[in-house]
Parts: sequence; C-alpha cells; structure tokens
Amino acid sequence: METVLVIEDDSTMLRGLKDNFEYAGYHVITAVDGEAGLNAALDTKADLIILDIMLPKINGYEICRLIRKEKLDMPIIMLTAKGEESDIVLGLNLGADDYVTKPFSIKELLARVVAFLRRRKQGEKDTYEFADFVFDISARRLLKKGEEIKLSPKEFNLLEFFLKKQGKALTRDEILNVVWGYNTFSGHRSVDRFVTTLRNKIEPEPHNPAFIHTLREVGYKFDPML
Amino acid sequence: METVLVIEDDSTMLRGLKDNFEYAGYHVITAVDGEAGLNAALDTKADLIILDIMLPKINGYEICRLIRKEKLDMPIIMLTAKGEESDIVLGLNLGADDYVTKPFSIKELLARVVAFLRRRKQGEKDTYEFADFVFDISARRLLKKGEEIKLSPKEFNLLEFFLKKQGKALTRDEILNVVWGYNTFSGHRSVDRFVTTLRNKIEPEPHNPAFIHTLREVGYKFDPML
DNA sequence: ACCAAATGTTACCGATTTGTTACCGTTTCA
DNA sequence: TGAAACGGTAACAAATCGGTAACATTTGGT
Repeated sequence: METVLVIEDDSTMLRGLKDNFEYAGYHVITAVDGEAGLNAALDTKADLIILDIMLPKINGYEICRLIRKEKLDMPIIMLTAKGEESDIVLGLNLGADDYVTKPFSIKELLARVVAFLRRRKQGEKDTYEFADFVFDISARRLLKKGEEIKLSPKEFNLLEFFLKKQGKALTRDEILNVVWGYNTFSGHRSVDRFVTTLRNKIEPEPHNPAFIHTLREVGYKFDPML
Repeated sequence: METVLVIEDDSTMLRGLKDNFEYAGYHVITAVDGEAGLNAALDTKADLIILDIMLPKINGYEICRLIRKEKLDMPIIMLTAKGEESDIVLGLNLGADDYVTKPFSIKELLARVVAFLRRRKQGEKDTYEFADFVFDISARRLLKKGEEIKLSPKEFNLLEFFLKKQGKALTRDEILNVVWGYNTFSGHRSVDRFVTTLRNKIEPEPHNPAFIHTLREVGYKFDPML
C-alpha cells in the first residue's frame, strides 16, 4: 500500500485530509509541526508528501530544502495560501513538484496525488527540461528561467506530446489523433496554427525554430539541440 | 514465440520489464551486467535486445558495437539516462536501432518493441547505415558523421527506397511508381534529376559515384561497397 | 445572458520544391 | 568515324506547402 505523509498544523484540515486519503486507499502518516514533519519525512519512506507552508518550528520551504538536500526524491505537493506567485516559484525552486492553493477541494488534491503516483509507478516523467525551460505536467505549467509562460490547454497538450516524442517525426495525423482525439473533425491546418502560437511562446526566434522543426510534407519534429 | 533479451542492472526495473513483456506474450531472457548480457546476446538467438547503457563490467555502447561486429543484426533498443543527443547519436552510430530515454513508460517501450518486431518480420528496418551515414526513418533525418544533411521530401523518399532495395537494380518506372506514386504524371527524367541532387548531397565524388550507380538503359542501383 | 478566451477555418503570401526542357558529353554500335 | 541513344545537369517555370493574420465559432466562467 502506498504511503502519504501529511504535514499540516491545522488539526481540522489534517483530520479531513487523513480521512479522505485513507478512504481512497492510502496509508497516511501525519505530523503537526515542521520538526516532526521533517523527522517523519527522513525516517519513514513515504511515497509522497503533502506539505503546508505555514508551520510551527520549521516552515515548509525549509523542510522542502532539507529533504532534497538528503537526496530524497519523493514527490512533494505544497499547500500554499492564496495565489502568491512568488511563493509558488520559491517552493518549486526548492524542489517541490506541485502546489495547491488554499482553499482547495479535497477532490482536486486527491486527483493530483493519484495522477502523480501513477506516473511515478509507470516510470513516466512528470517534468521535462529543455534549454532553460521546465515543463511540469502535474502542475500543468511551463517555466522559462523560473517564470511562468501561460499556455492554453491545446498548446499545453501539444507541447506535452512533442516532449514525449522528442526526436521523432510526427505527422499531422498522429498529432491530431493524440492531441485532438481520434474522432476530431479539425483539419490539418489547425495543427499548423497551434505550432505557430507555440513557437511564438517558446522559440527565441520563431522564424528560425530551435525546438519545433518543420518537416515539409510530413509534419513536425521536436528536437532541442542539447 | 518471440524472444526478448533485456540487459539491465537495476533489479527493480529488470523485474518490471520482464513481467510486462511476459504478460505481453514474449519469452524474456535477462542479464544483469554487460558481460552476461553480451554472452546471452551471442549465444541465444534473441529477436530483439533492450539494452541499458550504464552497466557493470561492459557498458551498453561497447555491447552494441561488439554485437554488430559479430554481424548479428537483431534490433537493439537502447535505454539512455537523459536526452543526451550526443549519446543518442553515438549509440545510433554504433548500430542501435532506436532509443528510449529514462524514465519511460513501459507502455511506450512495449509499443516500440511491437512495432519493431512487426517491421522486422516484414523485413523493414528503422535505421540504415552506409559508409559514415546514418539514415533514420522515424526521426526522418540523414546524418553524416553525426551531422545532419538536409534532404527535401522527394530526396528523402528516394533515398529511403534505395536503401530498402540495396543492391537491386531499379528501373525508372519502379522508382516512379513507389516514390512518386502510381498515378504520377512525372516523366522519367525527373528521376535522373533527383538522383543528381541526391548524389551531390551524399557522394564524395558525384561524378564517380560510390553509392548510387547508373545502370545504362535500365535505371539505378544503390550499392555501398561495405 | 454576457464577455473573454480558446479554438477552428480560410485566404493570402512567400519560400521551397518539383517537373520540364534544353544542351552537352559519353557510350554504343553499325 | 559518325549518328543515335542515353544520362548529367543547369536553368527556368510551375506547383506545392507551410506561416500566419484575420475572421468566425465555440466554450467556459460569472
């Protein structure tokens, strides 16, 4: 059974999280302050950590940093107070994998945890790096030098597909089938249009692409020269 | 039943691969270091090899090279740690057929294996090598000593056809039918024109061709003296 | 229902690719 | 030896393809 460590000082919240995760079939360990949380993280082998930022004794950022310093690579999902963009970036830089802003729905948090552990178990990546970009699937976010670049859903899915198929030629049909779905009625040129918008967002020189290369008569190929 | 040889030192990964491939209906042989792997590759007649690069005793590149040196042509899929383009190029130059970067999804790897064995059964390869060229169909590119040579769509398709029919005399009609399509209106001389441009891109001495030979009154023949 | 964002489609433009022709040298064979 | 056949290839014309702006439509949130 997979183990989730929840570090949270608000006892009502903690109880809610514990109940829900146990109901969903996880083994839950809890800690109510930073010190206990850090010890639990280092001692037990949790598969995933849910970490509040505001904590007595040692704050969440510090815990995050210390865990990573010990070369432990379990996923960490941070709980942050509402929309402080800078806090989020700080947390991610310290090694967190994802964040959820309070107030949040338990259902959403649970969904992220499940998705995370599934990918982890199947050895799928949840982040891809190229040039100075970090593409984070679970957080559905693209960062360039730590700064977020907003992508529409299609743009995100398209880039995700490109990253998963790095170095391979992809036909417009393959792209349509995967990104748009097998029963789409969209035409081939829709792919081109989204490639253009993606290029405008990620290519330093959209006219001389470094990442998304055109293959005439075929389609496209994502190939960041590393 | 088809046999897959998995050479991988991480026992967890090895177990995962073995289970999945057996579940998918393959006979699986395993080896946990380079020496054992090489022996298994040379002794048993595996239909396909999955080869980790980082291995104790003999590394994956070396195994790849030694297998090819013995003129064994089973497909080799390399597992590379990171998307190091140079590693990948090195591997492909040493005779690997495809690569998957860790971490990868078992599903994806399985899909590639299935695709490979299907093509192999039909006698098709995914990459072709001649002199210091590597022609990679799925990445749709031609490398000369690791450097890309740009080909137009027709040039690419023509070279692909030549490579698939290595050593066979091809009439202009056959070439037109396959590369241009059965309902083309193009004339015979178009073939000549593209042969010329191809020669200019790949032949060291276009006037004294080493690869694409003219067969007077017949057509052409691709024949790299190996 | 309204507005804003996202998505899909179309049309035009420019760059590349492709097909054809013409001219030339080479080979073949009488 | 000379004419005919053939392939090599430069040069030009035509077709094709992808980039993208602009517009239309759909979707989602409030």
